[in-house]
Amino acid sequence: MFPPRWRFSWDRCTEVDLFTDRHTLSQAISAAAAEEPDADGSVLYGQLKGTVVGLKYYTGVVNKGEMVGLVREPQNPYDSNAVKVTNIYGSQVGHIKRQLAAAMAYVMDKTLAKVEGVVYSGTNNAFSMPVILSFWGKEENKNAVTEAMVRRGFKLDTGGIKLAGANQTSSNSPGAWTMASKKGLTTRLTANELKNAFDNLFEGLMESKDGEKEAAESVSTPLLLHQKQALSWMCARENKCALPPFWEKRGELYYNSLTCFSAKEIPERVRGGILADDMGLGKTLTTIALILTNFQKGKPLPVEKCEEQSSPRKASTKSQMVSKPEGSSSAGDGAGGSDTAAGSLCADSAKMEVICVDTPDVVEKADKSEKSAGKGKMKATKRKPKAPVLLEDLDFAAALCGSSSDTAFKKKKTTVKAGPSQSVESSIIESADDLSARTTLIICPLSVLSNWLDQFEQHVQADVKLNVYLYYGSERNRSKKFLSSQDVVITTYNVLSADFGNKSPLHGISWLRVVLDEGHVVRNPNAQMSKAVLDLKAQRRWILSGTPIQNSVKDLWMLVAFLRLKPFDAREWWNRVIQRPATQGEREGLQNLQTLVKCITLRRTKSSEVNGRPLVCLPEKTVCVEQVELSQPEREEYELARNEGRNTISRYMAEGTVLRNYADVLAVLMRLRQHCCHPDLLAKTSSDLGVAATPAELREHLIEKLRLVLASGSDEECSVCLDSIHLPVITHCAHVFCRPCIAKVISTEEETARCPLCRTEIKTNELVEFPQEEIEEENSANSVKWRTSSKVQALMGNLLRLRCEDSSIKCLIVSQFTRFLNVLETPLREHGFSFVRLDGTLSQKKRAQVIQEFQSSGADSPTIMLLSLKAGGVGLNLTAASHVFLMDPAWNPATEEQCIDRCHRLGQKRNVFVTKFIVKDSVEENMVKIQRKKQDLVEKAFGSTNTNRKTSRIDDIKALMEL
DNA sequence: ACCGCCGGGTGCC
DNA sequence: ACCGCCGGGTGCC
Repeated sequence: MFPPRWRFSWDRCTEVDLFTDRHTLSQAISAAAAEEPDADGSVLYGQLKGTVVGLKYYTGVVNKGEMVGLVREPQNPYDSNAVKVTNIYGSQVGHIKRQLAAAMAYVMDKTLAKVEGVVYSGTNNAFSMPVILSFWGKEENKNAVTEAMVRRGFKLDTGGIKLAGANQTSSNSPGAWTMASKKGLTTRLTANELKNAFDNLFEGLMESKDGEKEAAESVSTPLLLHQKQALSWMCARENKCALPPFWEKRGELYYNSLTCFSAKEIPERVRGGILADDMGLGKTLTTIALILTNFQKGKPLPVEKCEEQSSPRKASTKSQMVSKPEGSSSAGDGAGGSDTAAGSLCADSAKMEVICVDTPDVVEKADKSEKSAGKGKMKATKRKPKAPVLLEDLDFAAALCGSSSDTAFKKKKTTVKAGPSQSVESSIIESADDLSARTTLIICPLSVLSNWLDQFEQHVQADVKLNVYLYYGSERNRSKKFLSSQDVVITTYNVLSADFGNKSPLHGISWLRVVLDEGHVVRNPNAQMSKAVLDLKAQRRWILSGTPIQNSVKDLWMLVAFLRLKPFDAREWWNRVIQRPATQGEREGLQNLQTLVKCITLRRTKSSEVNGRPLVCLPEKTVCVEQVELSQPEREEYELARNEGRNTISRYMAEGTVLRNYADVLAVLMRLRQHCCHPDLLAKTSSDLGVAATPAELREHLIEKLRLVLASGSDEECSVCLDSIHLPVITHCAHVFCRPCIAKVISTEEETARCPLCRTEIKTNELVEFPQEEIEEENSANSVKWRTSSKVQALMGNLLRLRCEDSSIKCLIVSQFTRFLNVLETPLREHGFSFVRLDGTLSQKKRAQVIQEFQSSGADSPTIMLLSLKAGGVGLNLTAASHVFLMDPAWNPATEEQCIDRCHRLGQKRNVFVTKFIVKDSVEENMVKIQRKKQDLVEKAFGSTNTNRKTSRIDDIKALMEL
């Protein structure tokens, strides 16, 4: 039944596919898959004055000018056409009068229109009140809706409704807007202004946030000025009872100036926000400082100190954290069983005894298990029996109860004194916060896991024992008691969403704080991951992100929803009040968006200044392009492939089926790009993807396509989990997913499962995976006889020259093709370079090891890192390198920038040199041109229609293939 | 609801 | 009186 809509979505997905990075793809999918029609493109069909009846039966109240929700109530026993009227918090106000409800039910049930209501008068009436209804929807449904309403005796007014007694209405309401625009009071922004406004949304947010706060003494790294400011801001956001944006106190009531909603209770304050500092400004350090500095009631996190420094903390933490999964079952269970959530001690001093008695038991068990893991001296062995533990707990209790507790060592006297006062205070506090929450949960992409572990080691005083648990790996300890007794639990988005719905311990805990690192990765609200993230229980929530808005306002909703910014965490209110007005260029909407963002975000860029001085002084960065000429035989091969590809694509052009055959177009371009790097990158078998006649042939073709995708090792991500693909499988419609992901999709979709990308029907037994033998066979084939290529020569020339100039220089060699990295290993070895390699296939453990090895300054440390573009995307700290060689251009220049920023960031001491290799007269050159053109295009095409963006894609392909 | 609607009581002026 | 009119009971969907 969907064809028109799904065809449209398919086009949209695939066209994005090629020319922007994968984040955009997933976004396109999310837009296409979203159940409710996109609010952005809605037009106002007209308005109608209706009546809300039955007020006396419900408790929900509304104010003059307040927006109300209209909810179909098909199960109503009196009228299946019933339409319920609710206020912003979802309390029912009444019903729409019967006849009108019947008409509305028709258009609402057919999703021909979305109806929104605003109440301007009669809010104190006892029985009924008027409501202004606005009908919104897609342009193409306008007539159908208007006619359907007229048939039932309701005429949609398109000129704006005269509202008796509504002279000072809120101007954000659709009705008022219509009136205002008629009078010419509101002018819409031009596409360009709008674009600028979005770009600047996160700029200049430093306003009145310039207090400073010193970190707790358990933080060993001195904070830079801007980090102290961030810490101060974050503490304030966690502790202060400031009203959320748009809320104000009016007499006894709390009033939201945007929706005109008011409530007796104080709206749930948003404790947390978005730290959107540029990469490299130390978001991780600031967050660690926050964890240690701002525990309950603004006191530092009480931590145990180790007196003897006999064992290097590094080793102990490392083993504690990383080895946990292996030896954890016994240690974890033991700890889980006895380590009562520490915070509950405060309210109950009898319980405090329990932990004192129990703790040695923990020590014993943990001790045993860790010894058995053979990791030498462990955290638990250092844990002194009884007395220090008692001290810790007393101190902890003291911290909870607000007595001064600046050091981890406290005299018993102090804590005893805290005893009596605590019972009084706790009874007051308890209602507000769950003081037993101790743990901060950090969720991050796999690629930055090790960075977090490193940073905890690096920035926490060596003698402070911080319980950091890495919730990762199949042996992870799923005990809720154990987890909630930690100071910090770190996990990945994938683990979180894998656990979700599967009696996830992470969702059963009330966290003190949840931190989403690289928070912009969660943006598709329909993805399992997003649901998993939204479902977490926490007192305080933070989003860390270098790029909070990547493409549109739409992304912001996820962030707002995570922060529970009432009432915008409900999609309807977000769409009505923020997203639609903003995307349609209403100044008011944009202003509101700006205000909203401003209230919850701290963002500084590398170029921001504090007190007239730049935040950070980064060494200079020089980027140059080195043109590579192909050798005669390479050129001949290239031209051959190009002509072949041109024929294929011209045929599609002529047929007008380019976008339908995108997989093949992609394949052609991929092959050409591979030619530019090295001939061995090309898949070996049949290069012609003709029409498959037999099932065997089809399978062969699919494997071939899969091979292409995998060989790129680059920008492929699974559009279900939005992470890199594990256990890749290809569908008959030639889309690649993780096997577990697509299997889940197939099993959840009732009746017939459809491909998330193109909505073709898919079946489990039709999924094709890459034959295992072939992977091995190819690997061995590659190493048999090695040959060079022009690009390899160009790189080696540079490397050899550099080594002569200064043998301490370290380089990143970046390619999108992991196979190219394979190829490069041979000449590097030949010339005696010491190198490491980092790509998506590396396990977490190995990854951390590789980075540490590369970053170390030892004389025999590796000087070169082979880095796959994708793996180098976010979070990594590779400041040991000062030279970056980008072996092949990426579709999205931002990806390249991100990669360069791995080394051009805080902590870089040398000037950074970036060399981009581009093959002359090739698809690569055209890609660079398009990269540049795309920048302009984005500006011009902002707000343009899908159709002309599609045309520009086709134009791009023409340009790439020089057609 | 200071309405509309229903249905019973009532019936010249 | 198979009506009109009056006034009480009543009331979302």
